[in-house]
Amino acid sequence: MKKLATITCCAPGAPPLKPKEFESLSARFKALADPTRLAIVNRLASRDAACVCEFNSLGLSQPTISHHLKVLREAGLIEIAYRRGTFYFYRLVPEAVEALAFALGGSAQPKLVLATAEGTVAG
Amino acid sequence: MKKLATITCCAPGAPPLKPKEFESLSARFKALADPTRLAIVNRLASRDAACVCEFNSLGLSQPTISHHLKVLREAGLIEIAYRRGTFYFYRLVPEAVEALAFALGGSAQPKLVLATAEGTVAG
DNA sequence: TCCTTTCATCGATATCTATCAATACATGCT
DNA sequence: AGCATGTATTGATAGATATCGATGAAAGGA
Repeated sequence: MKKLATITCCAPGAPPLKPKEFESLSARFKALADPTRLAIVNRLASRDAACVCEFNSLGLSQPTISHHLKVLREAGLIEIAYRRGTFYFYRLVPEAVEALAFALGGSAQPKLVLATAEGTVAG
Repeated sequence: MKKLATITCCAPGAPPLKPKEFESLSARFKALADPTRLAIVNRLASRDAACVCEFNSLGLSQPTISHHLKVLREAGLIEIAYRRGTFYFYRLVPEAVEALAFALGGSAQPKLVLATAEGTVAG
């Protein structure tokens, strides 16, 4: 299991961080600093997994969507869940989102663990 | 007093948002998508208020610091606390940080958090 | 084998952004 | 008034990024 950095940064009382931590944190916030990528993440948040083809409805070209998926993937926020034929299905990486929430002072511990490993249907 | 949007966006189970909400949310994440600005916020997080002159130690020119302060100010994350002579003192806007943490699925509860955690430097 | 479909990558480009030097503004002091 | 200092604003520029069209890669079907 991959250990996600759990550093606080921006909430009152946060301890001073090092330059390298600002770099890595800002890189992950950068992934969320785009409306299209937020829309993708938001859509993945309400499903178990979503096909890339679903994002056509965002009104952007296919290469552009692919680019944004890559940015989110490299930030660790999403990942490829599985493939069915030529269809790619992406899913959210909840721990990565939690880590960012924590950096902003969100709840220190995952209080309602809404699922074990996989298969959270987010009712 | 502007009402801060308390919308969830990116955590599992988040409801679908509207285009305009992605715009405003991404704009605020954009303010945190820079290592220098994170360093500024981080420094303000451990103090009541900090003089602009303190940020000289970040190794950037004065106009550049001023620019980043403006970006953070326009994002509502910081504000001018007071002025003493020609010295400007900025402070964090905790509610704005909380709103972003909430958007990422952080605890919806208000801010008595940092009471239990000991070792908060803050002083 | 050839074609179709889905998605990723490449190349080009217009826009945005971080940065600095120069300048303007504001405040306090003499 | 005149000067010195701390910040903000302006203008310029190099680098980053969002976007698209064209192309490539992978999988399945005729």
